[in-house]
This record gives sequence, C-alpha cells and structure tokens, in this order.
Amino acid sequence: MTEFTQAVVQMIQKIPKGKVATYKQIAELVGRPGAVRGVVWILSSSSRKYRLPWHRVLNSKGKIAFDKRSTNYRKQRLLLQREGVEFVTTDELSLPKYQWKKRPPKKKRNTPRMFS
DNA sequence: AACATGACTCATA
DNA sequence: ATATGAGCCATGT
Repeated sequence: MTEFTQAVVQMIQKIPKGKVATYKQIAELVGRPGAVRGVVWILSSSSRKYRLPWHRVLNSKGKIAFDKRSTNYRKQRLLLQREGVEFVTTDELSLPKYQWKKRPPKKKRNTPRMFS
C-alpha cells in the first residue's frame, strides 16, 4: 500500500457517522489536491478491503455520485439516511423568486465621454 | 514503460 | 437545466 493510499484510507475512515465529505476534500486533506481521481479509484477498488465508510463520500455538488437509477445509488442513500443524513429535493431547496424592480432609465450625459 | 480505468471537477456551450 | 471536453492522478495489466 502506497503512502497515498494509506493517507486516503485513513482520511475516509475519519469521516464521522452522520456526516459527509467530498472527493475533493479528501484529496486536499491528504495534501494532493489534484488527485481526486486517485481517491475515486481507491473508493471503487478498495472500499471492502479497508472497510471504508464509502457512502459518506459525495461529489462536489454534495450529491451521490452514482446514477440515480443504479442499485448503488439506492444503497448509498439508504445507508446515509440510516445515519440521519437528510436529503432535500430540488423544490424544497428553491428559493422564493423575486422580481427586480426595473431601474429607472439611465439619464443621458450632457458631457460626452471620450471612451464610450 | 505505455495504456486503460475510475463513484471526479471545472469551464464552457 | 443538461451536455461535452479537457484536465487530473494513482493503480492495475
């Protein structure tokens, strides 16, 4: 096991139950901000081997990385919900829509400017 | 040593 | 809002 792998494994195991982290965060925390894909690789290849709380790792948008229709997606979501992680739907998230007041028309300058 | 793969991320269209 | 492409890095063959 390489240093990188070791560091990533430890970092992932540190994620507390009921909380989540990002692929990117993991990479950054082990001091290799550009190695996101390396983290992905470890998660997908060695989750079992190292007994990782793989479900606590989400993508940068805070969403589950698997396809919504996949079994893995459902599995991960279930595990998270069992830990008390709450999911919100898009409409619950959407904020009230405001209408900007139209700004009064710009007054024309009497003194011409040199550069538009 | 070269090449493919992976549960990604970012910018752009 | 979705889609596409490029960049990214550690491993396995």
